[in-house]
Amino acid sequence: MKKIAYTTSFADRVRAVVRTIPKGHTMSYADVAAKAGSPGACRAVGTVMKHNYDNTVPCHRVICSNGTVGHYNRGGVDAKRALLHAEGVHL
DNA sequence: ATAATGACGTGAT
DNA sequence: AATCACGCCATTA
Repeated sequence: MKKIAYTTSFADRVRAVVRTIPKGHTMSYADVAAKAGSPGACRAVGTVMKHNYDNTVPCHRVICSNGTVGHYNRGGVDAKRALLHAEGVHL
């Protein structure tokens, strides 16, 4: 794996933040990035999430700031929208 | 170490 | 409202 610069890699804290998102709630990539400690790293969050296959991380709750669902690695955008809709997040 | 890519964002046209 | 272009950080090759 990779050597950690701090105690946790960027991906790790991003996952932690996403894990904090309650059900029926969503956060934009920029918001997660800012909460992770790197505002503006919205792209990096996507890069991290793309390589993140942790089930404990509700990556489907992370959407674009403009309200777009964005992408999904586990079933496509279709599954992501369905999941959010099931949680009460109406687009 | 450098270059290219990407689950984005905002501004401008 | 829609589309184009630029910037941004982190990861991968």
